[in-house]
Amino acid sequence: MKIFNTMTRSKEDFIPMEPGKVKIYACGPTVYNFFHLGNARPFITFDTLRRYLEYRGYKVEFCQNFTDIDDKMIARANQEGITVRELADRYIAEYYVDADKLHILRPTYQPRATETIDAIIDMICALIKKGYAYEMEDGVYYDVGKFERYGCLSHFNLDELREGASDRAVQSEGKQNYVDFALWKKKKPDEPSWDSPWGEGRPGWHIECSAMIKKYLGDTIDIHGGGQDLVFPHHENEIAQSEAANGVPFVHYWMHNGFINIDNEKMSKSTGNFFTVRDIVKDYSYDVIRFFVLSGHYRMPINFSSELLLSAKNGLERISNAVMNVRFVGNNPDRTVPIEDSDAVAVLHLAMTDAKNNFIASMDDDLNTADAVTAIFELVRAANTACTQSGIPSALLLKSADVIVELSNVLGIAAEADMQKSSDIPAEVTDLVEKRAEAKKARNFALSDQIRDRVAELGYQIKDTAQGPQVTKI
RNA sequence: GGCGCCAUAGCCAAGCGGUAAGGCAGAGGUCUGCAAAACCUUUAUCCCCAGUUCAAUUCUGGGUGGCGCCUCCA
Repeated sequence: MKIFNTMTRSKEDFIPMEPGKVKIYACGPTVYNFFHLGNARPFITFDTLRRYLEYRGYKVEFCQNFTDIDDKMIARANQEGITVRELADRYIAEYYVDADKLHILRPTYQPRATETIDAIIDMICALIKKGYAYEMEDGVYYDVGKFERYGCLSHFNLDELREGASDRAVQSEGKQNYVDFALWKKKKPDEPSWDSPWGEGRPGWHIECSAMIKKYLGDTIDIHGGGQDLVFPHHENEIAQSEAANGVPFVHYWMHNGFINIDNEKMSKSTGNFFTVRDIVKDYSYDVIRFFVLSGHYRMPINFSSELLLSAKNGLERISNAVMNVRFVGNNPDRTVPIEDSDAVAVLHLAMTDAKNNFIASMDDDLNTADAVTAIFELVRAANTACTQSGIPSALLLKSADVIVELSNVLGIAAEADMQKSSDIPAEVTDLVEKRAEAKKARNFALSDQIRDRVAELGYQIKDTAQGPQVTKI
């Protein structure tokens, strides 16, 4: 597999530290609100990476954090008149509501910042001891000037940063460098705090990820992911912290996803132009959202609009229709005498192996989900075509549906989400379907249409096929 | 000012040194009592100008347009 590494700005062959095992860390949400589509993109992207690596047989350790203490958390909690802890508990629960429905697998580890305080303090101590951090009146800061490689990820250098930023930020008094950042913030009135060698306080944002990675995955990991806006300063700072404290390389491959835009501009909380997943789901399913996100390459920006969501919805339906129809035909073999059509059989066989091979080749190429989806669509057409042909063994037909489902699952897309077993259909509906068949046979179409409307009222749809009526839940 | 990214049909979106996958939407057709689904057919001088090359949408340089990071941000 090839992965585009932000550090080197090139695609590299992925070689895990330990054969067959992969350690991944992805930055998670700050839990002060429902997450929006832009937040969802990395969750979906790196979950897909994880699913794919597992599909290829890797044992994956996946860690994603919850930032449950920071300025925004405190502000929001005050605003709502609840504790930061209560706020965090609420939105972590809400996170799982959305994440589970988006088929984001539960990470191997999903620690909270506030439950990692010990590890954070240990790391800050190590940094002070090694001379990378200094204490001031309001907190402990990282001395960026001491870390030679600072800027290696973002390709910024300190002088340029200062120059560009000079007009919009002020140099904090006493800081060694403009970009020095807080490792520990000393307590202000009415803020949650923890004991530390520097008195009561709370951790800075950047140190949280470094400490969690060390605690749960170790000093060096294979892959670290996040949104492109985290490259600087967050990930740059993580490198500075972890490599200074641990004395070994931190991350082998850095992956960063592009933004989701609205009218070509970044969706973001601070500017207020965003749609929460919870909102979108009023009109489109979670699967549609996931499919929409995966329909482009993860490093490219995606524009958000209801038109595009509708397009994704229709495309996804094409896949689920195919699975449904192929299974229906496979389970209800044509009454006509099967004619052996070795060409058709060979074509379907080939389509199945092609789909798998192309899917894997696409995903191997820096997680090209857009192309991977194409591989699925190509099998969808082949399977649909096979349904119209006679002489294809049912088992093979059903197998082609299985492959569609298998590949969709790797993307976390439920291609058979709305599939139901015939036993799930109420007897009332089954009876009506039979009555309608009789009416049709008697060419009493007025009655048959009436019955179909009635069935629709009960929430089921009838499709007439060569194999008889197909009933599905609407 | 520094560092980057993007520009492919009505919309979305891959790809690639040898004249362009796929999806959505549209049009026509097949099937069907109708409907739905499906199948077939159909839609691109790959932003502009130079250069390299036998050959460029694909590489290089220069434009033009759009976006991002440098401040919390996925």
